[in-house]
Amino acid sequence: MPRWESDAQGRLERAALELFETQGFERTTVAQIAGAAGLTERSFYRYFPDKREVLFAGSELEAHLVARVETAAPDLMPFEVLLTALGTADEVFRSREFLLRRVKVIAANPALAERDLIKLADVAGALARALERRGVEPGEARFIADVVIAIARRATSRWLADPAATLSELIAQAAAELREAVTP
Amino acid sequence: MPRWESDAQGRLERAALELFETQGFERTTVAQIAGAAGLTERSFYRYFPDKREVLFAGSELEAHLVARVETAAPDLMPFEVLLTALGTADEVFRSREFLLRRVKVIAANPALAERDLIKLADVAGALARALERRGVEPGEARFIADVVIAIARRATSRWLADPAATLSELIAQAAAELREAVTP
DNA sequence: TCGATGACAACAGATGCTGTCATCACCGCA
DNA sequence: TGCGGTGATGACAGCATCTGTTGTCATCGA
Repeated sequence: MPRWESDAQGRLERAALELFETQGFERTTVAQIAGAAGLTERSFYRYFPDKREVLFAGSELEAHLVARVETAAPDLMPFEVLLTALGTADEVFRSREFLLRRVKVIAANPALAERDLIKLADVAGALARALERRGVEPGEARFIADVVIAIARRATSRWLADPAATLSELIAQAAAELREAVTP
Repeated sequence: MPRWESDAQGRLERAALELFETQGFERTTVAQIAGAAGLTERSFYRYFPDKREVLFAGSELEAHLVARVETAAPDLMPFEVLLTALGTADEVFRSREFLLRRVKVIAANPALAERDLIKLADVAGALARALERRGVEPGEARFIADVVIAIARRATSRWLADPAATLSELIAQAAAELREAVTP
């Protein structure tokens, strides 16, 4: 394989997204992805632990959010800490076009939707541990993190459909919606 | 299979739980489960679409909750509807001993944890659709359902650790905790 | 009694994923 | 210029999951 080509991982990710879009996830084999990227099937598994992960490896969202939590003002309430961290999440997103293609592919396949869910749950777990380091009790930390992830889903869903709004606006809007809903 | 024997599906479920406990999920093959239940590997797949599902097939939780939502008083707020439905969820749970064994097996394996998450997400989706039938806008319905599922996780986690408390008490407690957390 | 139905076994095959070893390009260094 | 080390890759073998298909047997209803 020529060395002047860009890195193998990026080629695999692009080839996989392309193939998943045209053929569907299940109908494309790992050998096809690897072949389109100029590698062998075995080499694919050197870059990604399994076939699904090729769509999820690039994100640095978790590290970004955790860093924001760790540098948040000490007197902030846990919920507010996560909310303000979330408001800056668009800093690590790739282009909206890429996100939309990815979302469509994921939504079209149950196995990928599963992986997406567990990735979000991983983020929730990391956020919960970050809260624990601020002194929040573990059970409550996980609870608040789960709720904030729900807010994130609500906000990003609107964000993908409405390019005009900023993510932090939509986060605040979802939080207000939640307060409204839970108030008797 | 003789009629006086218990059904094949139940035998497969029990054999699988047993084997997963002693050998771990990955190290037990479908052929082993089927063999322990007196069936062939091929027959296993007539009862369950895949190996993981043998641990998740029995639950009628979703149908129970949806039924509760559909018979709820029309003037209740969406959040309250789901909360009161959740409070009756213990009516469809099996024995605590069975639940604990199951939880341990699931927690010990990432693939099973994934499936557990997606099952909860399925419940959230069903609850959201039930809310839509009451006139709630789809995006908000899903949002509220996700939040209520977070409440459910918080409550059941406490419930498994504390046999004394009732589930509906713990649900109300988690809801109060949420109101407290989101109030500025 | 006969035909339909359903449960099951048996077999073949595609695919995901892993372990192992050989190979080759490149690197620093003498 | 040549040498050895290192890391990436290819080649190959193998196991397990899951699917499609077919044949057999028991059961059930007309």
